[in-house]
Amino acid sequence: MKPNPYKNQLTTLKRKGSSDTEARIRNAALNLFTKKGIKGTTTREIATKAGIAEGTIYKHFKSKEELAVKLFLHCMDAFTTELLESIRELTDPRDKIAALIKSFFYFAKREPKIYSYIMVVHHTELGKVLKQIEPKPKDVFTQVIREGIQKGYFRKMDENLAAALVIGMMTRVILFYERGLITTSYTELISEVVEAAFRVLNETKSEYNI
Amino acid sequence: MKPNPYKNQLTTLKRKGSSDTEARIRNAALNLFTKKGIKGTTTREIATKAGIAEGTIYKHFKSKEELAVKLFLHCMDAFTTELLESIRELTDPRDKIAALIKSFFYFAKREPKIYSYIMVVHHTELGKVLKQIEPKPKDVFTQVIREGIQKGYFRKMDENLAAALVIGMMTRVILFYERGLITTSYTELISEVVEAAFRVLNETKSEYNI
Amino acid sequence: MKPNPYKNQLTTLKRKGSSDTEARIRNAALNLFTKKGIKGTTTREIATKAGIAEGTIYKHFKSKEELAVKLFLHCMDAFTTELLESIRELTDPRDKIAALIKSFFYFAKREPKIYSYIMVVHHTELGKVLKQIEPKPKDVFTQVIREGIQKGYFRKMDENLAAALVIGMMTRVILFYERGLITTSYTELISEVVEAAFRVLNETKSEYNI
Amino acid sequence: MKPNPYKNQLTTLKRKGSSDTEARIRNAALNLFTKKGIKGTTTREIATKAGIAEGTIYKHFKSKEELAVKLFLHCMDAFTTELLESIRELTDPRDKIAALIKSFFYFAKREPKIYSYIMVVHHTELGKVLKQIEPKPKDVFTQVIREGIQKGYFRKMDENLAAALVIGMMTRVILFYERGLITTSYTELISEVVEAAFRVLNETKSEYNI
DNA sequence: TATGAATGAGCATTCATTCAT
DNA sequence: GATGAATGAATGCTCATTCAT
Repeated sequence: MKPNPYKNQLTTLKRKGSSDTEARIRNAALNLFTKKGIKGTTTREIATKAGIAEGTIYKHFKSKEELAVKLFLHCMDAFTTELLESIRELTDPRDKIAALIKSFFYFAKREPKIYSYIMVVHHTELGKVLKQIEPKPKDVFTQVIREGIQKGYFRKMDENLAAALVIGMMTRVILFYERGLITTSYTELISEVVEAAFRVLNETKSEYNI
Repeated sequence: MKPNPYKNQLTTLKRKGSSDTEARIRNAALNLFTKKGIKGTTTREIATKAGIAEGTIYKHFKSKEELAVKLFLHCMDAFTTELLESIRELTDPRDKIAALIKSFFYFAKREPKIYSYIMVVHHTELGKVLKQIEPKPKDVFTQVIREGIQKGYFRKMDENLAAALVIGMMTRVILFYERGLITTSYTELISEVVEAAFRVLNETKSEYNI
Repeated sequence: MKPNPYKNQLTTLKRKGSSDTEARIRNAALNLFTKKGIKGTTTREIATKAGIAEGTIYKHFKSKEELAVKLFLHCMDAFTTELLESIRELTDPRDKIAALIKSFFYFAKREPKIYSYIMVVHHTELGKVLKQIEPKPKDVFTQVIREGIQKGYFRKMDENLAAALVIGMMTRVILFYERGLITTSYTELISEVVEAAFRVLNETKSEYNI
Repeated sequence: MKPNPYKNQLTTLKRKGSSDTEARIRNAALNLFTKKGIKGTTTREIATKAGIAEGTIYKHFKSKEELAVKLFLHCMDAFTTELLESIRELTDPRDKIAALIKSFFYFAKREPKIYSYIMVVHHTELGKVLKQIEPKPKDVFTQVIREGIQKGYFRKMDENLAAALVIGMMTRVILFYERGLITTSYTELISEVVEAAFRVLNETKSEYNI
């Protein structure tokens, strides 16, 4: 077994008690799945990239699909946890929304593979496991928006619709940024999206200063 | 060969001069690709669904990939054309934006498979052909937004960023709607998104009445 | 595809309407299954021996197991049919028993692979399909023995037990013969087993002359 | 390591000096081999059933095949020994035959796994080791029959043929009995087979009373 | 002696593609 | 153009075996 090149990279994916090998498999899979899709990635490739034997994958995961699913749950959990963490000490829903957006962008920047994998799975038949996950990032946004509406900070509207609007803006902006369609700096981008979010949510435009 | 069940359904996909068989293949492929992904669909399934022999596919397309690509180009073309058509007789950029959004939603509703296929391909390695397409839906939005900024109707901002915001809102709302996460009526949804778009684009909130 | 070396050998296994290829697969499988067992035979070996590509097997059989099962049903059918044929024009149960024994031995000699495959499957988990087959060789013997008892030619005893005794003698003698443990001529062997069978079945020893 | 569930069951398989672990492996293997065949049983299953680690098997046996072979030799030895023991104090070949048949049936009843494993191996490529074993059950029968012929108790015939006839009857009757095709009591069955054997062997029918 | 993670050759099966008819 | 049997490389997965602890 070659030295693990991921050893210091992605501790997020390494559960306590799980072996080094399992983390290597996860990371290799994550890299390949985001690059070539789940169906487009072979177990052989995963093993090679992880520096292990093909059979070893099956000592840790029942099947390629289980690997993909567990990886997805892991990624979702990491993402959701980070979002929740970002608003833990905040009370004002407006502060929370701003924090969530920043956190969302930061996560996409810091863990591009994880973020990317989550986006990819959404458009896959694996997407069905989504329904079993609770809470998901979407729920965090929905909850905060509902709270903001109740407290009178945001205008009255369907909170799921509102969440869709905000999440849509973020994901699309990040996608455009990644594809080089937007040259604005990442920091500036975040400000713009926060501004846009408040324009969409507030009773009147931008009454809340970021 | 069984009677073509798509004969009267999807003329959008039937080019002049192309045979009935080719249209059957396209439609079968479209249905399966959106349901199971491109990699997840076998040529055998396509042939069965199209009511033809497996080998016949290769009389019309060089490979499964070519089929997927041509189908994608077709879908993109149909989408872009419809968007362009919706603003052909309009002059005010604000009218155009409103029309584009409506058109976007209507297309997604009327041609869910085509719309869905376009969304799916984005998150696929096939997504690379995107760059060769000109113009794409995104370009239509960008162009109109640029025009609106130049004419002073929209606030100054990067037009690609603005397009990302608007497109993101639309696609995410449609996704939520399709997954049953939003129960608002489709018509109401369109109004909401138009309203949100103007909130994001206008100098001040909703000064433009839909 | 190489010329089929079995073309003129085993028409028993070639069903009308089934392709030459299918017969080649059947024959290759039969040879290998009897030699190395079902589990011990790989699809690659079957394909090689049949002079076809590995994938071709799956155009004719859903799986290796289906191949093994269908082959077994075929073999059983051929065997049973031949036994039934041998007594078609006979009426005296004693003649029938003698004819069945001869036919049993002749079949084992003329179609050693088929005979062998049937014997092998009996001691396999595939043996469960045995119960679904009707009638099997055993049933032919049981039926004739029952008839002989009813008509007073054979002594009163459980007909299944009697069939077990007769069949056991035949199969074991053939096994010993094949392994070179018995040097007696095949013809002589048949006489001996017929004699033995009547000793077992008759009221008194050998009252019936063969 | 879990408590050995076989500890008090099958001392036959536990050689002096061999560890408890080895006995556990033997017994687990015996159970699985008879149920699923040798090829059909994995070392992992054996280890699990034996309550040990997979690697431990290789501390006691060089390979799965060696395990199967040694197990077979063991089983054959146990069987042959028991047969020989049953005739140790007898002198009349007719008594010996009767005793052997009873012993054969009793063994099959008392040690069904061992008996079954011996039968299974016969139809396996492992069957080649049979030739190296001396003496085997068959030899015991052959020897006694030869003796009986020489002493004038049995009619003149090839002693191997005669052994095949007797052994065939026994094995087939046991097989039918195990599969529920014969409902006669086991004791009655033995009597019947002894009777049949003497009919086959004696100069004239049943002159020897059991 | 016992462990169990790791191995990697080998397996049954799939599937995009070809081609003689 | 259309067929569909045949192809064979590639895939996900298995499993007997090894070895550091």
